[in-house]
Amino acid sequence: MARSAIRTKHQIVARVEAELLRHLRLRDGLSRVELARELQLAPSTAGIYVDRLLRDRFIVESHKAGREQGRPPTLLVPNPDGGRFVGVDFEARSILATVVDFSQQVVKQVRRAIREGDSVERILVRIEETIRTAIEGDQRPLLGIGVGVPGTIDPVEGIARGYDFIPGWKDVPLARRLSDEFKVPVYLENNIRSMAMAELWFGQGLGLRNFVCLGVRTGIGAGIVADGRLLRGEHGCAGEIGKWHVPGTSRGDASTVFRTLEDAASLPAILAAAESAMKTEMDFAALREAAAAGERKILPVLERAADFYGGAIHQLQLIFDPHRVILVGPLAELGSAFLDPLQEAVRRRSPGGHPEIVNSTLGQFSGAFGAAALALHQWQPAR
Amino acid sequence: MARSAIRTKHQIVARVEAELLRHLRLRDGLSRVELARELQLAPSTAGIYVDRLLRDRFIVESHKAGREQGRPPTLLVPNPDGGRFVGVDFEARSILATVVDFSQQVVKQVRRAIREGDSVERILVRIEETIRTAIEGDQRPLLGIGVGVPGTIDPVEGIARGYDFIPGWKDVPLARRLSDEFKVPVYLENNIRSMAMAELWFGQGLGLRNFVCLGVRTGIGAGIVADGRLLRGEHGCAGEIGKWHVPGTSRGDASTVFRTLEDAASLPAILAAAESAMKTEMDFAALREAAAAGERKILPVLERAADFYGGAIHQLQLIFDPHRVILVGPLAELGSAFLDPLQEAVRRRSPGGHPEIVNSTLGQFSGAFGAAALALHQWQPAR
DNA sequence: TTGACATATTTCGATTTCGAAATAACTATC
DNA sequence: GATAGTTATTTCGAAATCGAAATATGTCAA
Repeated sequence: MARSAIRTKHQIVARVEAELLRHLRLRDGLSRVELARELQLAPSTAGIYVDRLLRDRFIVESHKAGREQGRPPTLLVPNPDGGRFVGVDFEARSILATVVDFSQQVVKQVRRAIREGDSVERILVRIEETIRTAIEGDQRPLLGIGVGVPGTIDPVEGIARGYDFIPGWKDVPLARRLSDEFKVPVYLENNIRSMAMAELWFGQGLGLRNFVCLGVRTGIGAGIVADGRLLRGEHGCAGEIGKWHVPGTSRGDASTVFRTLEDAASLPAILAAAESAMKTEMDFAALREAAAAGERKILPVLERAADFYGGAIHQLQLIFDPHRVILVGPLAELGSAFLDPLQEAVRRRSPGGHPEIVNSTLGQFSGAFGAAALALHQWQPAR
Repeated sequence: MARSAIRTKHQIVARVEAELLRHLRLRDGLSRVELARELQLAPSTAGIYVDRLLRDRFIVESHKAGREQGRPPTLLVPNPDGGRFVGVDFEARSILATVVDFSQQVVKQVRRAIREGDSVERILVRIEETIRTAIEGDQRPLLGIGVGVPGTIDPVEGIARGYDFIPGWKDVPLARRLSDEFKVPVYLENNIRSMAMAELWFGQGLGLRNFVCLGVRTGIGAGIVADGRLLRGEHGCAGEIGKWHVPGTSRGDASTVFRTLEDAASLPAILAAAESAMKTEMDFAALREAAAAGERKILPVLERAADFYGGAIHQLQLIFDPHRVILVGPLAELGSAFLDPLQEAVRRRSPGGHPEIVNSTLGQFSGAFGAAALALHQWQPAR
């Protein structure tokens, strides 16, 4: 999200139009008067904007909403045929893509695997294939692409700076590559942060001004929304709590090497612990089944992991004072099997009360959805 | 800082006037054209605002600045006789107040002690006395009061919610009490955050968009500026890192009670450690002298404390990705005696690089100054 | 001294936005 | 059905802001 320097009147108009569309999508239809209230405009001014967007067919009038009293408002919604956006979310093992129409309805979802050992170039080709598959067979114009990228990024230059779990992934000019290929604007965001955006706009963060998204997959990261804004940090590295040090024995020389949260409790670490507890090979599906079945030997594994996250959440609570903590990623799919011990671990540390802790309900495509929404919300009508 | 819903044209004009004054104070004089650039206005519009403020004598034209080429700009500065603001900063042991004039120059500084055991009412009276002493003997009108309050606050209601180190300090309606007494608007802010504001506007945070102020006195807190904005949190409790758990033995039952950063390394804890190392009574002045003299037995005490803060800064770095960490409070007055081991402790944890760590240079009154600036910047000309 | 440049500021008609009042569209009640 | 009450939307003159051009005020070099 570039720190846009609003300058000319035309740019201001375009920015207000984009904001207006954003609010329509967020609230699933608003009247002119409601728009005026939300955008801090006079009703007459909102009317002018609406008329212009209606004329250009970016929005359409929907049904009239019922009211107890008074003239019923005419609800306005984005025109689904205005165009499409693609959101992509990938990390070390998989690529997820989703297509949404101009009114933010999901049109299609696609998934591809990344094999261990795939080269950076190979991964880039796979991403391009995934996008092509996602957009084929629909005539509506493609207007933008959003990508949730693992690791650190430079959102202004559109470069993926680095990610530990893909060998050779460093300074990849991802935005330029995709915009050259598909001829549309491409926006990058860290993938934990794009999940946080999805939560902010459609999920458990709806209407909240302060929450933390705790994301666990191959790596561990936090997407932080403070005062309604997503934190990025000076170099786009905010939220890298996977590298937080945790108590416990370290790998290697004890005097200088610290054990990190990712060492202790990332998804691979939990699966490894589960394997040694169950004495059999475990993938995530097996872990989920074992947890759902209430398998005895799995519970201590989850409790031990939950304790690490409990410490992290306690610290996040003190530093940010969030209203809510949202768990996203596979662990959220374990339901109360993981959430209960997690809440217990936080409670043990915070006798004076703690933020709500909830599982995300958006599912695996939340990062892709957030990335698509990012592109959507950045988009402006040409003027 | 109330989340102001800008509504009427009059309010917008007043808000722009306040912003204009803020920029003049921040930059110590700007021309009409520079103001237009900074406030995203057309030069002609900036001229209209300037003319109005000149007419009302809130600003005055200063000398013409030199230029290599072109017509030299006429610099504008706030009129020092526009009025005065008081900033107060207090915690468990002392009250500091500073008076600044309309151009943000410090006019007077006052300090009072709080005795251990003073009641809440007694402390409030002492604060009122301090303000009265600060403002006496100056005819210019008092326009506002800012207060840096220890612990948690409700900035909207103007109530101090609670602070561990003053017995009985809970839900104190401080803003109303002072505004009834002095008949001016009163703004509250947590005192670590008012120090962070002082750093942001006048100190080591000038021009930075992401930094953390690490404040150590009786308690320990962090003032966090992310994306140029001060974080407050959902309940105004952001930055309470003094309650972060640190490794080490705990007080009481080891299974449920955790040791906190404040237990381990607040100023009283450091003084206690110094006393047992030096086998003599130590106050902060004695500690500073011992450190300045390079006293052998003191160094391990500082190193041990620095190690705790090193861990905290490492975590802050990962979660916020700040450009800089600013140490404020007494420990900053120890110079390199504390800063060196602190930097070493952070370096040991962050092989991949870490933010700059610097001592504040604003001195003991920085919290009071920040609070005064808060009131100043909130102030708007009546329309 | 004069003219070429450069930058600051003002002028002034055009555009945008506002604010208050008028009008529209609905429900409930007589 | 009329009518009152209520909220949505539009109308229209006033205020704010813009943008481009004109004007002001300095430096520098011939």
